[in-house]
Amino acid sequence: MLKLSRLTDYAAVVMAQIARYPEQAHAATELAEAVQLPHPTVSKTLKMLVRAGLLESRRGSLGGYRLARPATLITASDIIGAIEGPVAMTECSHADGDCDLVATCGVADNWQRVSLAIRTLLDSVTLAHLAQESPLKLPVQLPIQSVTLASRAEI
Amino acid sequence: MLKLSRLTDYAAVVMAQIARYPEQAHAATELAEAVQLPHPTVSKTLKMLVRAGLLESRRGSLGGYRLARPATLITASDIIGAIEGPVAMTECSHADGDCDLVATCGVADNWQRVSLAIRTLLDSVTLAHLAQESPLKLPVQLPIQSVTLASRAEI
DNA sequence: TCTATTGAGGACCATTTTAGTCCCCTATCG
DNA sequence: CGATAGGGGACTAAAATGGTCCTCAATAGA
Ligand code: SF4
Ligand code: SF4
Repeated sequence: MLKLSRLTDYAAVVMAQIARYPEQAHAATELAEAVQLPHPTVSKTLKMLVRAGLLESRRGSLGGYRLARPATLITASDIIGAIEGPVAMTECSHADGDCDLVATCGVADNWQRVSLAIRTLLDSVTLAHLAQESPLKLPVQLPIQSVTLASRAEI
Repeated sequence: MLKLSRLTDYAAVVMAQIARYPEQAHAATELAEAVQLPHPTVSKTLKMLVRAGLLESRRGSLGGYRLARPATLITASDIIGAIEGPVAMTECSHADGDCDLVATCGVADNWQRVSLAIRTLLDSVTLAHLAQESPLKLPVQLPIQSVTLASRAEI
């Protein structure tokens, strides 16, 4: 399905929630309630987001979480990367990807391009976009510039 | 990581292999050898691809697999869909998606759009593209048309 | 200073998904 | 007929995922 993990989804939801009131600090408990998710789980994702540098935290009373930078500078890639690691469709399309087949499978190169395209797409979607309530605005619109295949006939 | 399952990757590799010699039938054993993967595994993915209507099979001696339609008409989405089900980033972005949070999480709508964008992107990549040996051709190029945010300042 | 609050870190377990194997049946060709 | 393919599906092992919990550290304010 090429699906986000559930935690990643939670992360996005929580980030969006914070993004809607960027000024104030949000306690984990408060967020968990707002989003209707169990507190420990929310807490876990928050910690991950902090470690990835997307959130800043403050302990103690009056503490909580807030965005590390403006919502317009946080991308979907960032959020996904924070939870599941850098976006990459295949083993071979990220840094320490080591697939035995690189030599024989003729598709590595092209998958990497597709992967890159998706990454770019996700880079262009910011938290501000995601958090936006107003639904009907077609945030991301293709067309993707189509490909010119040299020898389509031959294949 | 937003990664393809390994089987999906295999499927792509195998499909590409077939696509390079579309005329002849390919036995599972032959393919397994060409791709350097265990036979049972390859066989499994082949069966899935048949069930999804991307390959046609013929039993008996001289049997084997061949493409059900030209490589230019088989998309990456098709292949992914055949193995892991339809492309959808979040629970809510495919048909029988039932997520309890739809009401409270303010991001469902926007994720669905992103999901759609990716699906469209993958629809535009054909097996012919993937199978192509020649590497350096930037098969898919963004730009994606960027978004106009109504009230960026306010967020 | 003391205490209540709130996050950090990490161990831990249950469940699900994924990957891979195997066996037995059916179709086709010669 | 018999040799060569694929079809279906059960089954297992291993890994990823989701979720919980407990203890420690920082901060604010009485
Ligand atoms: S594309 Fe080829 S090399 Fe890259 S991961 Fe898949 S099989 Fe390995
Ligand atoms: S986006 Fe909102 S509704 Fe869609 S799956 Fe994630 S949480 Fe559920």
